[in-house]
Amino acid sequence: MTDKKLDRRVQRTRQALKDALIRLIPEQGYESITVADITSAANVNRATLYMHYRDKNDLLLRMIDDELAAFASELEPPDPSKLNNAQPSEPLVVALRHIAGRADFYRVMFGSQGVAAVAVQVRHTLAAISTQRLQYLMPQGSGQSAPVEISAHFAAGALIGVISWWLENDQPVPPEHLSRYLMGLIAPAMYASIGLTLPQRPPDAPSSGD
Amino acid sequence: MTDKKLDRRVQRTRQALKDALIRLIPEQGYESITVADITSAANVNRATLYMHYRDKNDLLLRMIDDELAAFASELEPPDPSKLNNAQPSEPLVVALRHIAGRADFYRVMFGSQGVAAVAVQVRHTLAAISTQRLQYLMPQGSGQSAPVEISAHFAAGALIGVISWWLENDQPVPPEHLSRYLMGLIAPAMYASIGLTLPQRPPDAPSSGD
Amino acid sequence: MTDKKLDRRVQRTRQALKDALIRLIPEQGYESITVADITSAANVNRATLYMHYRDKNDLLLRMIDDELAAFASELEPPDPSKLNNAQPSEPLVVALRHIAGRADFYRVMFGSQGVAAVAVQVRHTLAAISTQRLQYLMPQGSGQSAPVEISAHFAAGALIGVISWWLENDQPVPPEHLSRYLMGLIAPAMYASIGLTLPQRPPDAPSSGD
Amino acid sequence: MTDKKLDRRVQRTRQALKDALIRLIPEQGYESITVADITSAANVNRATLYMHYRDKNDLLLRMIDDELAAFASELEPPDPSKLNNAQPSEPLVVALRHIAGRADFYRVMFGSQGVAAVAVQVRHTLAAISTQRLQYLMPQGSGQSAPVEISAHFAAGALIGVISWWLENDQPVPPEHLSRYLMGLIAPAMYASIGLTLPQRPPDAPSSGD
DNA sequence: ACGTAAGCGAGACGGTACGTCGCGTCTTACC
DNA sequence: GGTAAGACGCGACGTACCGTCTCGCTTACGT
Repeated sequence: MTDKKLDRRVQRTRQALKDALIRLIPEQGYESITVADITSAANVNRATLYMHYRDKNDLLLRMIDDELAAFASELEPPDPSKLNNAQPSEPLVVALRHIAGRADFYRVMFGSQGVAAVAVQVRHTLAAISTQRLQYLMPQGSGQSAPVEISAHFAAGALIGVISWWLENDQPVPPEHLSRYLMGLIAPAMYASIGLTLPQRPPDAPSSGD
Repeated sequence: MTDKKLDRRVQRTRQALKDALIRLIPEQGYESITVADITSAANVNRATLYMHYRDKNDLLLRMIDDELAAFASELEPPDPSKLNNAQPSEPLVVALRHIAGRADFYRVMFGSQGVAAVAVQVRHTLAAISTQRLQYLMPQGSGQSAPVEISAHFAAGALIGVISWWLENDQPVPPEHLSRYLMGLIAPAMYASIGLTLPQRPPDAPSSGD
Repeated sequence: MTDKKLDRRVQRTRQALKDALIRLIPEQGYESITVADITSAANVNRATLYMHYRDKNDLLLRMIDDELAAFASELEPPDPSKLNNAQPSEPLVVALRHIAGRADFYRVMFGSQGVAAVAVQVRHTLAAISTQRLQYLMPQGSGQSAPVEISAHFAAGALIGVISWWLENDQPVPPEHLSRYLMGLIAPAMYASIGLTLPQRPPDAPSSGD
Repeated sequence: MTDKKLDRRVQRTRQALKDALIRLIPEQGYESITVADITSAANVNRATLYMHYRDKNDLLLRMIDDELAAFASELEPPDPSKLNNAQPSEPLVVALRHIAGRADFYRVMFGSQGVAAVAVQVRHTLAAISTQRLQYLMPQGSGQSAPVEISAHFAAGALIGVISWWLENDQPVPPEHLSRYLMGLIAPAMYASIGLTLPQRPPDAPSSGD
C-alpha cells in the first residue's frame, strides 16, 4: 500500500534497511546503533539511507507506524458481548502473538534502552482504539469526554505495563493466558468506567480541607 | 543527605547543574540538550560536569532517583480500609500534586522527547509499591485470577498512562478529581485480581450528568 | 572540424555544454561549478556530459585547446622588420582584441579562481611561439646572453603578467595601446637576448600626451 | 612574530600541519590531497585542522603568505646603481636559492597541478615590489601611473615565467647564472620603462585603419 | 590566619558520528 | 542510439559533541 508503484530497487533498499534495524536493535540497543551500522548491515551505502529517511529515527518511527497500522486494521469492530463476558479478545491474542514473535525487538523498545517516542505512540494508538470501543459500548445519551479519555489511557497504559513486564521476564506465560489475565483486569475497570463514571460510592464525605 | 560534608563549592556546582538541567528540559527536550548547554546554563565549565557525573545521563538518573526515593518515603504503609472503600488514596493525591508542581518537567520526561529509562524506572518503582500493597491485602490462600506481578504492572502502567494523558493535556482536572477517577478504575481491577468481586451492577441510578 | 560528421543531436549537446561552461565561469568561478550546474544550464541530463567528456576538466581543457589552436593559426610567420621597428605587432593586437571580447571568461581563468593548468598551457604555447620567432631572428653563431628558452619563457610570462593585470583592472587601455607598451618592453629584452643593443636614449622627444 | 604568545601545543600542531602539507604536495599534487591525508601525515586528528584553518586552502594560502612576507622582508631597499649596471641582484639570488631548496614544492605549485591563487598572489607581490622599486628609480617629475604598473606586472610575470621553466626543467642552471640571465633581460626592459614610457621610436607612421 | 590542596575556568585535542555534496556508474523507460 | 530520470556506491567534506588532558588561577579547609 505504501510502496505501491515504486522502483523495485527502492523497495529492496527500504526493506533491507528496516530488516537491518530490527536485527540490530536486540543486539546493541537503539541509541548506540549508528547509521553506518544500519547501512553496512543492510549492505547499502550510508548516503542511501538519507535518500529514503531523514535519519535513523525517521526510519524507526516509520517502521512503528507500519506496525501500528497493521495492528489497528487487524482489529474487528468491537463486540460488546465479548468484553462483557470477559472472554479472551481474539485481537489481543493475535497482537500478543505478534509481539512474542519479535520479542527481542519489543523488549528493547519498551525497556530502558528503548525510545520514548515509540512507547508514547503505541500508547496513543491503543488509547485511540480504546476510546473508540468505549464510545461504541457506552450508553448513547452520556457525552462526558474526560472520563472516557481517562479510561482509554488507563487501559492503554495498563496494557503497555503488562506487556513490558511480560517481555522483560521472557514471556513466562503464553499469550492466551496473558490475554485472559488481562481481560480479567481490564474488563471490571472498563465496566465500571462505562456503567458509572464516578467511583461506585460517590464521596458523600467531601474531602475536608482541599 | 547525599551532599553532607562536601566542599561548599562542590555543593553549589552540583546544585547549579541539576537546576540547569531541569530548567532546560522543558525548553528543548532531553536528547537535544548537550553537556555544553547544561554547563553554560549552570555557569560552570564543561569539564566540571565530568568531575561530578559520568555524563549527562548520569546526572539525570541521579536526579530521578532522588525524586523516586522521596515519593516512596511519602507513601504510608497501605491501609486496606481505604482501598476497600475506594476513597481517594491520600498518597496518590500528594504525588499528583507534586507532579503538577513540576508539570513542565514531567510532561517532557513522559512525552515523545522523554527518556525511556525514566519511564521504565518509574514503572518499576510503582509496580514494586503495588506488589507490596497487594500482598498486604491479599487473602492468605487466595485463588487470585492473575499473578500479583501482572496486577502490579497493570496498575503501574495504568497510572503512568493516565498521568501522561493528564500532563499532555495540561492537567484538565485537579489532582483530587483525577485521583478519584483513578481509584474508581483501579479498585475494581485490583479487587478482581485478589479474587474478590465488587457488585457488578450499580444500584440502578443511571450515570446522571457526569 | 572536430565535430564534422557527427549526429546533429551530439553537436547540439556538446555546444550547449561548452556554452554553459563559458557562461557559468564568470558567474561563479571554475572550481565551484559542478557538473550538475553545467548540465542544468545546458538543459541536458547530468549523465549526458559523461557521454562526451571524461569530466568537467576534460570539457574545459578541450575548449582551451581549441582557443589556443585558433590563436596559433592566426599568427603569421614572424617578420623581423616589425620587431625591429617596434611597431605594434599585428597578431598581438588581434589576440588582445579576442581576449577583450571574452574578458569575463579570461579574467576568471587567469585570476585566483582560475585553473593553473590553463595558465601553464597558455604560457607554454606562448613560449613555443616565442622560441620559434627568436630562432628565426637570431644571428647564426650568435653569442646570445641567455638561452633561447629562458628568453622565450621570459616573454611568455611577461605577456601573461601584463594581460592578467589588464583584465583584472577592466582593460584600462585599449588593445592597441597595450600592444605598443608591451612591445616597448619586450623588444629591448629580446634584443639584449639575441646579442644586439638598442639605442639607449630616445632621440629627445619627451613622451607627449600618452 | 605571528605566533608569539600562543600555546605551545598550538604552535606544534600548526607547524606539523604546514610541514605535512609541504611534504605531501610533491608526492601527489595539491588537489588530490584530502584533509585526512594532511592530518594523518601530521599525526593530528582531522577535526583539529579546522580549529586553526578554515580548510586546506586556507592552510596553503597562509603558508604562502608567510613565505612571501619573508621574501619581501629579505629584500633590501633597491639601489639604482645595481639595477643600472645589470649586476646580479643579491635578493634575487637569495630567492632563487630558497626556491631551489623547496624545488619539489614550487614545481608543483607553479605547474599544471598547482593552485591559480598562489601564482596570482606571488605575481601581485612581485609586482608590488617592482612598482616600489621603479618608483624609487623613476625621474621625480613623471607621474604616469599606468605604464609603471604595466612594467611592474611585466617584470613579475616574466620572473614567474622563467622560474616556472627553471623548475619544470629541474634547474638546469645554478641560481647565480639564472639570476644573471634574468637581470640581463629585465634591466633593458625596465630601463626602457623608466627612461621612456613609449617605445623608443614613436610611431610616426600611424597604424592605418585602426 | 594562612598555606596548601582542591575545585575550577579556559581551551586544545583525539575521537566518533553526523548529514550533505558531488562524482561517476548504472538501470529503466521513452522517442 | 541518444537521452531523461534518478537510484546508487563511494569518498570527502565541515560540523557537532563527546570525554580527556594540561595549565594556571582562586578559594575554602584544616592546622
